[in-house]
Amino acid sequence: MTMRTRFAPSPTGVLHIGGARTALFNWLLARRHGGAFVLRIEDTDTERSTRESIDQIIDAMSWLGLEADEGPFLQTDRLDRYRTVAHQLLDAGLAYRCYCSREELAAMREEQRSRGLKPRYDGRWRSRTTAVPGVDPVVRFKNPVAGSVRVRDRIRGEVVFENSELDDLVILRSDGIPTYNFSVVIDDADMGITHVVRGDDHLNNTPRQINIMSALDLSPPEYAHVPMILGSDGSRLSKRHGAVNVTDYREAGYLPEAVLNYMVRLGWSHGDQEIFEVDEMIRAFSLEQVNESAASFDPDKFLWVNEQWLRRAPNHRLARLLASYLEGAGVEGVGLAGTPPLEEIVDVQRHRAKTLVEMAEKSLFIYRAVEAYAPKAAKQHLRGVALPVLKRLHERLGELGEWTVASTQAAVESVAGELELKMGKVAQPLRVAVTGESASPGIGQTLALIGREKTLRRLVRAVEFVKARMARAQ
RNA sequence: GAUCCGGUGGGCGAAUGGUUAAGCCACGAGGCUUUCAACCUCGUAAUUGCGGGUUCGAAUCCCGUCCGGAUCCCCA
Repeated sequence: MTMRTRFAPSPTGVLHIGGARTALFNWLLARRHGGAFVLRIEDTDTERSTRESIDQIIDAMSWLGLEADEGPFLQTDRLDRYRTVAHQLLDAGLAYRCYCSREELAAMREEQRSRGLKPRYDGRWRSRTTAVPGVDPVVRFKNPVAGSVRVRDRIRGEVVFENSELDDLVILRSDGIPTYNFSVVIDDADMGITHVVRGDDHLNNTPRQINIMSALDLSPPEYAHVPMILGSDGSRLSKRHGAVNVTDYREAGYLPEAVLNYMVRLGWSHGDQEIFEVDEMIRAFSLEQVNESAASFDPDKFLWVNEQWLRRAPNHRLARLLASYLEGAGVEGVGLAGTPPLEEIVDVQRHRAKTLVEMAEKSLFIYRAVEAYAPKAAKQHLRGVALPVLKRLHERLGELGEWTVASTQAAVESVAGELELKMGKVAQPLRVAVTGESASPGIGQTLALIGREKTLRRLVRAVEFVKARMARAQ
């Protein structure tokens, strides 16, 4: 039997790191075993589900490259099917109508809780058949009252639940919409899902689902409950912990392969390997190696992983991406005449940034005239002693034949030699003059990227700046 | 509260019951250097939550305990 896995998010928000990892594990398994990966949208919570969320989830998955082989299927398109099955159960005496009001149920729970018991429906409509006029009943599943349910989990091993701990859960709401535990069973069966891989917050639901399956004469799929992802403080990962949505990372300049790489290592490992190509993940991934304990999300390591992938990405691809991040930062005319080819920028910046956003920020000096020198940098390097240096640099660079990394670098070195100064005393004032900052790529690279005209113009301006400053000091 | 799951340096995590508990991130020091990075070298950091038991030998098996999380809804 070919493996069929699924990802079944509820469209009540955007794709979260935890959900994306679940999707990844499922996708990996299907790829590994030549099976199919199904996307199913669990939108039976009509109050909170939105079309916008569905679109965002699909968009994020597609960015990550987690394309579904089948779907997306929407549960709200299958309502008739759930009702049909619910009626089969009703007819077979395996489910019943319950006319309790919400207030009545709340009171029941309150009473049980006050007695230190686990709040459960007490089955008061289990054997009653008289309808209550004017009340739309819910349909409840008749859960077995005795015995136990064994969940065979590929990650946790065998977990046993006593039926006496379970109650008769609602499978169809009074408006005829099924609840999660019911629709999930029918869909997994109808869609031929062989492996259910999901967060371990679902482990406690599994015995209920298995009981429904038994009533329907279905055999359960393989289960694998993956550990949750926690924030740095040990609580469940949430917005409080900063960016947690997949799209946040796209915006922050992460590469999709880095996101996949970081996610796959959260709860799973393969010896001491840290970096995985997608193909390597597919070959190496197995449920048996998935950890049982929850993992904390570590933004620092994620950043490092992205840096690793920035190094591996082909130049032309990074160039194309960098262009859009530069435009996002408000730069106009990216890649046009008068600006260096993007691939040259990528060449010098790819080892100097951990994200594309950072790469764009560090490249702004190429496009923008220096509006204001960084105060500390100016104070330290644009001083009176720098005046002759800057003037000489302007002369020497101005008479340069060709303007390249090597020629500009050599010119700067020759000025240093001529003035009997260390490179630091020459390159730093120059760097601040042309970039406004005390840090930039190698001085030759910096000048080559800026270009002759802009360099000379900025040098003139720096000379003026130093003069004005000296005048003020007197 | 009940039930279920988990617990190895600050984080991710490795380790058939068998040396001195891998590796990576972060952190610190040094090197390289025109700056910032990158890179190279070295280093700090763990009575494997705690207590007991089994065993020649326990991170690993058993019991207890503590802590954390999940579920208990006409949410998923």
